Amino acid sequence: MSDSFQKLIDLIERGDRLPLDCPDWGEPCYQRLITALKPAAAKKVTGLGDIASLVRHVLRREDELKGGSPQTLKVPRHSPWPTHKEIWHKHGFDVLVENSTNYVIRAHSWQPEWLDLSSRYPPDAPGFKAEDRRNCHPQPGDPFLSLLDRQTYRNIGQKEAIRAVLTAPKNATLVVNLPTGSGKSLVAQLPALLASETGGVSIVVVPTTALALDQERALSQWIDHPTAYYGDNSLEGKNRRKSIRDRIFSGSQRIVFTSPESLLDSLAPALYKAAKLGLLRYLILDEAHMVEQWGDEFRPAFQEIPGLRRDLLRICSFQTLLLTATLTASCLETLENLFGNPGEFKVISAVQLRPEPAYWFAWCPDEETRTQRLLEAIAHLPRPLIIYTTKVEDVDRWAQELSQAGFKRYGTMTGKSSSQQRSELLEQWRNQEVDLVIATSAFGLGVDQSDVRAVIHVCIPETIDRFYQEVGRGGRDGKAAISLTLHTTPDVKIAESLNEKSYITIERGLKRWQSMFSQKEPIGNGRYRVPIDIPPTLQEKDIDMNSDQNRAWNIRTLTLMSRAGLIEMDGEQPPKFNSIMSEIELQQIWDKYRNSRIIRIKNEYHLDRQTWESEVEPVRKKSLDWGYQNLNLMKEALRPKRCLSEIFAQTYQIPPGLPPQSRPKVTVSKACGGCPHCRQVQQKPFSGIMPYPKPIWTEPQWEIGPELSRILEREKLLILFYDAQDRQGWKQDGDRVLKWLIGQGIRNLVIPPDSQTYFWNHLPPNQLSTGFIFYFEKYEPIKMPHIPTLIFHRGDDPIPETYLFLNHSSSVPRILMLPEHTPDPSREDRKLIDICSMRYFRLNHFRKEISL
DNA sequence: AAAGTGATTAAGTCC
Repeated sequence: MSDSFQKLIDLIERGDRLPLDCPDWGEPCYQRLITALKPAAAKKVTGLGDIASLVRHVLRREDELKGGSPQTLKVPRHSPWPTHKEIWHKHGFDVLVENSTNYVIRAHSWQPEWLDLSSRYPPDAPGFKAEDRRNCHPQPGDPFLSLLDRQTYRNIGQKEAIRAVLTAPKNATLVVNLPTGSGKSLVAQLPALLASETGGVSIVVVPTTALALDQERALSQWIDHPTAYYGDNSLEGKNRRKSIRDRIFSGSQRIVFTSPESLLDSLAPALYKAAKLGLLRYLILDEAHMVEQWGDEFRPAFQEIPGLRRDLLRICSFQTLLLTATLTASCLETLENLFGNPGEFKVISAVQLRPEPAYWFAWCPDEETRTQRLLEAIAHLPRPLIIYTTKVEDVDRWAQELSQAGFKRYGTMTGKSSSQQRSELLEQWRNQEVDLVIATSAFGLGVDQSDVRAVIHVCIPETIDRFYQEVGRGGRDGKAAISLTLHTTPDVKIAESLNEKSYITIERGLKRWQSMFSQKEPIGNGRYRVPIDIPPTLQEKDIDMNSDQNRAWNIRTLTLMSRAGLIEMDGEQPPKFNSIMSEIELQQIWDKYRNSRIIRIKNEYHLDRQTWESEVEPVRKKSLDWGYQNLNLMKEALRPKRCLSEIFAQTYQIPPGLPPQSRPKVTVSKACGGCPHCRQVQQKPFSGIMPYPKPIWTEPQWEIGPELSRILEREKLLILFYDAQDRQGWKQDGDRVLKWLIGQGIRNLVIPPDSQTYFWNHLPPNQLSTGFIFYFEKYEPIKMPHIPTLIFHRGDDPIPETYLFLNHSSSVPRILMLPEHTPDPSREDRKLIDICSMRYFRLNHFRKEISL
């Protein structure tokens, strides 16, 4: 590293032309500086501020790594370098020597007097040093990972999550709550691929088309048909959608990524056909917290998925997976209400707070001060850096400020940006042509630049959740980062008004419900079809209401009622069409389908005002309170009297489920990379490396076939002795017995690693669709999952004595396969088979016993 | 006072 540093500064000091081909020096900041100095090669122009900041990054990083006296550097005084030494001063450099052609400069740490205790803890130091703060131990993999060319799991959370998915009961809903960067997409992809080896489809609902395209790209290596289903209205788009729909019910579409809107509209007919053919495998919601976050008022389709799911489950069994990295108690409650039945509802979580960011907050008396401080911070902090604001117009304002101050290597993103602008920005961001991004919360989903070193808020986010998520865009590589918030008093008002949910009152809600219910059509089994495109009253203002908005309010009314237990959202099959219908008829039939919802009444007093007061109002109030709390925690964070990790833990900790459900609580492993409170009490910001949190998951479901149950009787351990010398005999009996055992419910194989391939190759691939097999578990009785297990021992090592106590230590059947010559562990001179008091068979006898 | 998506339809079962 120092070598390449030397090489870089030699190049600069000699004033050489920088090489066109940048060698890979292992340091992203070198690369950035070089690209910035050759603006012709990049699409972005470079400002003097950019250059000074990047030089600062290079020198400060070296200083922090060396920890000794600061590095000096001789830089040219001519273009593209800064000609005035004030620029260097502004960026935290001392100019030690100046002559007609050069400056000799040295960077000092940043210690603004407007950040408390910054002289003791220079805020820029950890980001430049970028020390490792996260600890992800790869875990030994299961053989089916080879389906996606992998050998290991990225961490224990990913491994446990995939296993939990594969052992979860039919029709269950599993919430997978893993920290960012744990590799959640594999948790969706792998089970989906395993389950479609012999046909069948999994649906992955993503919030944006950009994400669908990302996922399609990630899987394109393994799946040779299109997988992103989205509403691009070109002819090509239409054809692609049609071909996906066709493949879905012919069984050859393995996985499809789509938006909730498409799922409910054009994809629904294909899904019903697939369901009738038993082809649905998984329904997966990626970024499942969006169901609450956006589904509540912004995109109601998110909350209509459960109705569709409920109806599809009547036709075909499949599992539902809800993947998220930011699960709050309120969010889980919503999900449980929506997906909690039918089928079991389980949660696997391994949550830890991010140890990477150090938090700094500064209240600014006025906008001018804030501008000054922002520019000062940008001049001193490491790259890449993100600036978040709340309002779209502020993004443009800050962009101008930056530009005037000599920073040109920035990009912007808001909800107003076109998709072309977005992808252009993302490309420049990835290619290090842009060091700074100024954005609203539109910048986030699907952006996973991993080495972001600083996140600055020039606003007050309206929830602590938003704040934490946006800060979390920094340090995804597990290395230290800085979060700086520059807030003013007017920001509070903005946050408050954004936070205020436009929640329907019970007066309006009841009116809407009465109006919808008055036009109900019973469709049997206590279910009704109600129209959602009718106004609540015949008053003029209601009739004139924009119809999309009106529909959205009606849906919100139904959602609220469902949460209060008055009704249950359901679904129905899309209408069938036939060829004699006219275009107009088709349209009318489809419109009616899309403008109705199916509900089932759960509380017969659903039309009474009193019921609304006692059942709906508390739910409504709880939801509003939750919003206030979420904002109050944000306000508290601005001037914290306790460690910030406490505040975040309060946001993400989830109490256990109430008695009827046995859902365990979600605990949050705390970590603090430095915050005002910790600095105040001189708590070392962060030291050491966080262990990955222990995943929590509820017991897997297993079932043993009747024949194996018969043989086991009440025993939990069965020993099968095989002749290790007799290869032929193994070929005759071993494979078959193994397959039979898997057919009888054995789901975990403990096998020496070097026999893996043999076993993997000898198992019928279609076993995978009926059940699931783990391999090569290390034998650790406590950690071993509670599922029926086969332990194969080769006999070249002594048998761990613990094997023989399995009978007493487990409620789960275990089969132990041992060589016939295995000695009695307590007396070497005799064979175990001769004194075995446990239930045992020789392999060939066993085969006869089960009449194979 | 922020955030995003979206056009539907068929018929069919073996040595």
